[in-house]
Order: sequence, then structure tokens, then C-alpha cells
Amino acid sequence: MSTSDEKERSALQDYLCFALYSANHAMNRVYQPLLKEMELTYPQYLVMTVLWDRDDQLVGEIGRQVFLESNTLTPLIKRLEALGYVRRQRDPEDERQVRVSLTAEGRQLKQAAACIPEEILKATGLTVSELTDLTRKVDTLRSTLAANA
Amino acid sequence: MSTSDEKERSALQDYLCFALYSANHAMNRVYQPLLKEMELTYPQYLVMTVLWDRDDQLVGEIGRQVFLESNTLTPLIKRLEALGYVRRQRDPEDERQVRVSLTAEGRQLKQAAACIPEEILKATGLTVSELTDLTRKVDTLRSTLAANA
DNA sequence: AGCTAATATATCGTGTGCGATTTAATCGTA
DNA sequence: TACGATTAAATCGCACACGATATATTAGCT
Repeated sequence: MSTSDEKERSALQDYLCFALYSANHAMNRVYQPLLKEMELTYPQYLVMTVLWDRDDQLVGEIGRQVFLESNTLTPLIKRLEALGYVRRQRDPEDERQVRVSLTAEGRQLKQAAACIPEEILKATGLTVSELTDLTRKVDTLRSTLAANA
Repeated sequence: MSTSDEKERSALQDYLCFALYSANHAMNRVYQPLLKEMELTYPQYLVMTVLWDRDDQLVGEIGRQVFLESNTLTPLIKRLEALGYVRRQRDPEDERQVRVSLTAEGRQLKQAAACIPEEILKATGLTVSELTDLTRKVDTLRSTLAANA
């Protein structure tokens, strides 16, 4: 498989939206085997990453970081709970809110996941500075698009 | 809404994968109102774009351009058929294959969609050369990731 | 206190994505 | 010609995304 893997030239070739769409899917396909042993999907991994960074957060706090809302997060977090990685409990101070916290097993998983970023870096074929630069550009784009939505 | 819309600094800030993931979602949210009047979803728009470029293609040909397979495409194309935008018919030469072709209504939609790329360009806040450059970088990344999957 | 508005999460329905399998048609080769 | 292998599409099950709505709790105002 060389880099010129376009078997058929496509009308979508020059669409930034499509580049993002398909690069995101390609990224997902690289992550999947790495996450499989932990039984995590990619969005679940994102939520776990948020909790590894800071434990015991509200559904809404998690949502603001991953740009998702309760309609997506509630079932996802319930699956993480079913896997035994997190606990969900209503905040006694404000019964509307649900606090999500890691179990011992969920905390332990952080070690197993520690090797993932390096594997991903390798798969991108980019240098660290190229990766940093591209990440910044794409993140700026996200921010601009979100402001113009 | 300024550009510094991170209410909470996130552990995901420096992840290229997350930048792509969230930029893709943000892009989707910008497309949605533009596609709404045509009653198209974003993946449906991609398939229509492929057909506007070249009519009468096989499910597999379409799939190689959008990087999707029949498990995703078949139901999607059936919805396009239900909307009256495309026809599906078995190839008499090889009954395993299904040819997808535009209806008059589907062809007409191309005009209505013609204004979209410019709207998107505006929403990205990028110059044309910045957009071209970023598209190329992200597409190269997709290609490398796909090769390493 | 009582009542309305606002807030946080949950639920529901539809449309992707995708691994795994199935169905049907064609190919290859004995 | 017959029959196993290959191919193209379809089907199935599960997990996101997300618009729309519902539920429950708290806040705010009179």
C-alpha cells in the first residue's frame, strides 16, 4: 500500500470537511485495536481520559470538555459503569447533578492506556512539532466553526 | 463568544485525535442548517457529491471514494432513494452489483448545493491558501493512518 | 409559602459507522 | 459441467451523535 491509495479520483478530494471526516474515521480505526483489550470505544476512552485527568466530575463538566451533551453521555457513562470503570451518584447538595468518579479498576486502567499516545504518534508518521502544529491548527478551526455555527 | 471558549482546560487539549474528532463534529454542525432545506444528512451529501461528479456508479465505487462499505451505504442510499434523489438497479451484466444513478430531482439538487462550499469557507475563517494547505495536511494524515491501521 | 423559570440529567427516535455474518451471483479449475 | 472459492451487496446488532422532549430539582420572585 503506497500513499497514492486513491483507486479512483474523487470529487471530495479537495473538501476540508471530507478530509476531517475521513481522517477522523481513519484515526478511529487505528485506536480500535489499542482500546480493544480495555473494552473501550473511542468516545468512552475520551471520557476516561477526562476522568484520569481529574476524578469526580459532573456529567455537564465532562460534556463541556468532550463537546457532548447528556443525550449522548448518559448512556455512554452507564456503559462505563456496567464495565465497572466508574460510579455514578447524585450530588446530595444538588440532586439534579450526577457526579461521575473512577473505581479502583477505572483508575488502574490509566497505566494500561499510558502507551497509547506514543503508538498514535507513530501511526501518524508526523514529528512531534508537526503534530503539535497540526493539532493547534485543527483546534483553532474547531473553535472558529463552533463560533460560526 | 470569543475564541477562548474553553470554559475548563481539558486533558484532551493536546490530542490530535480529539482535535480531529471535535472539528469534524463542529463542521457537521455548520453543515446541518445548510443541508436541512435539501433534507440531506452530511454523509448523504457526500454520496450525492460523488454522484454529481459522475453519475451512475456502483455501491462499491461510491464506497471507495467516501471510505465506507455496504453495511453503511446500503441503508443510506435507500434513504436517498426514498427521498426521490437516486435510483438503485441491479446491473444486468453482473447481478451482484447495484448501480446508483441520479433522478432528475437529484440532478437538480446540485444547483441548490452549489453555494455550500463558499458558505463553509467563510465559516472556517481561513484564506483559500490556508484551507488548501490544511486540507492537504489532513488528507496526508488520513492516508498515513489508513496505511498503518 | 407558592408559583414560575431555569437548570441538570434522562429518554426517545432517527441516522450513521462498523464488525460479523448472510445471500446471491460469478469465477476458476478440475 | 460441476463445485468450491471469490465477490458484491445486504442484513444484523451495538454504540455513538443529536434534535426534541420529558422529568426532577433548585432558584427566583412576589
